[in-house]
Amino acid sequence: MTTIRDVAKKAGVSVATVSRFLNGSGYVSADAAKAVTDAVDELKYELNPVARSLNTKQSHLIGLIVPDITNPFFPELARAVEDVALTYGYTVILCNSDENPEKERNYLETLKKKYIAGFIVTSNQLDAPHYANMALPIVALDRAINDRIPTVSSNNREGAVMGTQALLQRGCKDILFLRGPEKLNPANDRFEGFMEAITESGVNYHIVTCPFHFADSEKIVEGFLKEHKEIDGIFASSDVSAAGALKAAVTLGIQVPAELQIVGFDGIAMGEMLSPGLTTIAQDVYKMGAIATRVLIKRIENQEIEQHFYEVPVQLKLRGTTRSVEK
Amino acid sequence: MTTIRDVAKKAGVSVATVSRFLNGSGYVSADAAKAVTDAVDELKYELNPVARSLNTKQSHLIGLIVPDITNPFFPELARAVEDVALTYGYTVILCNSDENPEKERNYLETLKKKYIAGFIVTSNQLDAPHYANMALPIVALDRAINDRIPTVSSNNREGAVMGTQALLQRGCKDILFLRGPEKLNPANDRFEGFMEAITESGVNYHIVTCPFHFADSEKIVEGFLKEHKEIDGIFASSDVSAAGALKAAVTLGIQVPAELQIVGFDGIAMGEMLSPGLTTIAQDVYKMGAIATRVLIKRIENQEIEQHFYEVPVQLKLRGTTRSVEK
DNA sequence: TTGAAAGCGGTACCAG
DNA sequence: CTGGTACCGCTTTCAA
Repeated sequence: MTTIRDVAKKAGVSVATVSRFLNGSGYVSADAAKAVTDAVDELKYELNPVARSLNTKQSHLIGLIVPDITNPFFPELARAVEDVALTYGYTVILCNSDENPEKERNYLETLKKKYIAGFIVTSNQLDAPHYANMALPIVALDRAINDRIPTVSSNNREGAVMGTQALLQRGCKDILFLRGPEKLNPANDRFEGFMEAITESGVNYHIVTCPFHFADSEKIVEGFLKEHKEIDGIFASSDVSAAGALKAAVTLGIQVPAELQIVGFDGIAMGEMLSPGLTTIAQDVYKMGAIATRVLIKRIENQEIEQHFYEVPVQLKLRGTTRSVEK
Repeated sequence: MTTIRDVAKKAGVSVATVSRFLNGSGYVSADAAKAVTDAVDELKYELNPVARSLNTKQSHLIGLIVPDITNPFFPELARAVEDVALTYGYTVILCNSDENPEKERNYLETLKKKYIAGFIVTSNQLDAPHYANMALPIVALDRAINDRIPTVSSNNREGAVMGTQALLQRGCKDILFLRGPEKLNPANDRFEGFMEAITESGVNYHIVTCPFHFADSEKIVEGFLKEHKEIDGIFASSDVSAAGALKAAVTLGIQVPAELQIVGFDGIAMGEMLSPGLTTIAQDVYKMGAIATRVLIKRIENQEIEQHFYEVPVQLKLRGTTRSVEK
């Protein structure tokens, strides 16, 4: 392994000069620069990031903390983070937290020791002390919140309004809203959006809380539909719940979208595989991840960030679980 | 930050002794040990992994190279790797290669500089020189092979036999096999398994190559079924393709499973969300990841590994796209 | 058993 | 502009 000393010797300058040149810090004469460049080339010298880390107490590592990569929302996020990170020369460490504060803290500690540069976090524990007291740059994703931590999320409220209106415009007169877990910010925003739109319309509605879990949602919806034959529209806070609702409808012999229309939320790939295809409010998860990563890297590199709160627009994706608009 | 020197001072011994004690290397008297332990406790000393890395040229980092974490097969794999790695005190770095040799090589190089301990790789480039010449421990996953790299994969051939027989036992007389990409080892093994079972049965069959991609598969199958109304069973090399086939059948008004039975391969979560639920040969992806990680860590820590090739059993999961067995 | 000291490969201060 | 050198925090050799 060739070291900076080898380069210095070959270039006929001191290691200090080589280091300065390599880092663009301090003055280096044109001659010296040339000599160093040549030496680096000839020796195929590559800087040792570990040695550098030890000095600078910095690394080009980014930690990505998600509840569970297995949850269909996160792979695309991870992909975006990794893509952007790579572009800027950063490497990403994947951490599954299971929303467990202990695990989260453990990761933060462990990685801090490795001089990790910053974290992108999806968690509900963001207000917990282990985040508040972190000296490192953090960007929060999706579920957020703390005035000193930049956040990027979808426009959940507006998306919910759009989804509700989609059902309304297509003639639904009795809508079931599948509300997500009360602890999740996005779920609450979606709930608000729904309430806003439905109240304004004066249309009849019901609200049932559903975890973002397929089989559970299926069971809950099946039970509910048996008791409420009048339901002609379901707006689910997640695609997984929507898929559960669709399956429940099929089981009960209810025609979708003729008798019952369904709209989901998320836009995960599975939606198009269902029959009929799932109409949904699609989030631009990739974009969220990309923005979060760029913001984080700016923070790491002490650049100004334009905003503190980024809201990524969502989009109505019409597929087979809804009819065409009534004229 | 408290360093090993602080501990040494407090314990009244030299840093060398502290280091030896902490690493369990070399001799340390009981007295010294006690003093060090106490000092560590009092000072809440924690070893600096970066400084250690610089010396040992080792880290507790594992690289996980996958084509694309967005592909439904990989999140669970990543989850398993991360879980097991955490258990042994390792941290995992996520790398999306897109099956691009350049990207792969780039990761290998970059991470080698960080003194990464080893890699778990899912790739078709495994025979490329950048792997062959790696001095680091590697474990290959799923698609494999090189006699010096341990491999863990599903029992694809046997799974394909099981899947085919499932169709046969349920009365299928004209089966369409959706073959996966020819470059993929698992796809080839599945193909072999199918051929073995179908040949033995003497039942009529067709083979069509399909990428592991939903929309493409749907289109291909739809076209094929239009021309071949006699098909009464489809065995797909992947669940995604099976989902495409199912959707094509629905579009064409073909009753599943009454007129056409379908079996997929993979066992991804999406399968149960379809209507009817997708019968499939489920791989134990989590187990594969867990085994691969344990094997890798053994290699890293210079322990003996029992085998060089691990085959994880698959399992037939009966759901709605197949009927009950005919008596 | 123990400790002094020489690294590991860079960074950065400070004098020249 | 440049170079000598202390130092980042830990490991390891070698002599005592």
